[in-house]
Amino acid sequence: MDAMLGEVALIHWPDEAERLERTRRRGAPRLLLLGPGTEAPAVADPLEDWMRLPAPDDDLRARIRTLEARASTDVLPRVVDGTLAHHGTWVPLSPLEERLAGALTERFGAVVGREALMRAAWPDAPPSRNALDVHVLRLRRRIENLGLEIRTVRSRGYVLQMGNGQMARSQMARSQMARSS
Amino acid sequence: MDAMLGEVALIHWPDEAERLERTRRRGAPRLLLLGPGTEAPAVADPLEDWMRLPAPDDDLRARIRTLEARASTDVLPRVVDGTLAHHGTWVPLSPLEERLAGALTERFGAVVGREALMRAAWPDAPPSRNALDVHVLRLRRRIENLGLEIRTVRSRGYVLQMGNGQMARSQMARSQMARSS
DNA sequence: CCGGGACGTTCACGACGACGAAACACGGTC
DNA sequence: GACCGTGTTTCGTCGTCGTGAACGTCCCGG
Repeated sequence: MDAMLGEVALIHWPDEAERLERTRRRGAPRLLLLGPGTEAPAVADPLEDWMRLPAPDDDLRARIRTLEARASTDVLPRVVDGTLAHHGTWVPLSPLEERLAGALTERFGAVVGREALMRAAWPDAPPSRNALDVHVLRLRRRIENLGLEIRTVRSRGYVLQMGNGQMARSQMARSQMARSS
Repeated sequence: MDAMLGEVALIHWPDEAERLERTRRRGAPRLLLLGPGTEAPAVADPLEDWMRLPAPDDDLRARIRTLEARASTDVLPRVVDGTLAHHGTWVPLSPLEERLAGALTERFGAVVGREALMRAAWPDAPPSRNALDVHVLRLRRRIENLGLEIRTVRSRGYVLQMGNGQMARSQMARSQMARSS
């Protein structure tokens, strides 16, 4: 299924509007193909591009290659079946860690408040304050082999992001968008 | 002067190769304009795009707007959720630093008066005069890793701007003259 | 030309709170 | 019984923020 994530979807616009929506939600790269007379869309997402038809084959391939390149350095970590998968490998998660990691991956690159993490980890009956710290610590140690890290924002929360040196530009843009929303 | 940072550079390719290099180094958004018969470049940077000439004016404008939108969430520093984000990375801020940085980023590149900063940092009950200086110092040290700097305008206030590593050439020359005199 | 004052920079310190980390205890499972 | 998942206690470390003081620099009046 990961093969699909890196594959560029070619979408006729505006005919396939619904398919575009689904592709966006999946976070997959996509190239919009515009018929003559169609207005060019303005979207900031680095994984989306457009091209007016007819166009030279080479140009089309160049845009597809660019989107593929962005997507390949830009795979988001995902929580699947008690595991955290990222960059072609994965680590097992305990049930509680799964809830924590889920809350963090949903807002990848953005600050997730302590209370939000508390609610995610313990929907009812939150334990002592320190329990969260301990589980964040254990989660940290698990995911560092995936090239991920959890950074602290003191008195606010935590941020899940790429480890040192492997941050992709498009991710930064997206996480900043997420943070502002 | 700093208005240039968010502005999309229009670069004829491959005629203006050198200018392209400079623009890339600055991290500024750029749109390559290809003459007919030129091969389309494949670059993953979300702040770079290309277009084959001749092209409809609307299409050109659409691509420029997209680059501007990406640049605005990427090139200008922003205070979000207890962090200062800039150029793809970020640093945590203490609550007080967040208020200071907020006042400075709102007027990025312009002088912000001491009183304005005082009011931003301490809405009620301003502490000793020196407190502001100390916090500006600490903020300076934090943001230098982001390629940002706070410059002093004596008896007026402070200016938040790009650091020396990523300035336009004209700006660098100017600040070096100021320092050596 | 010199002295003094205003202003800015930097360091060191103290108090407090948030966070990190180790160690331990307990229950459930294979 | 060994192991894992989870929560708690305890203690150390580090961030935060105000203050005082030393030092440097600029400018102004004598």
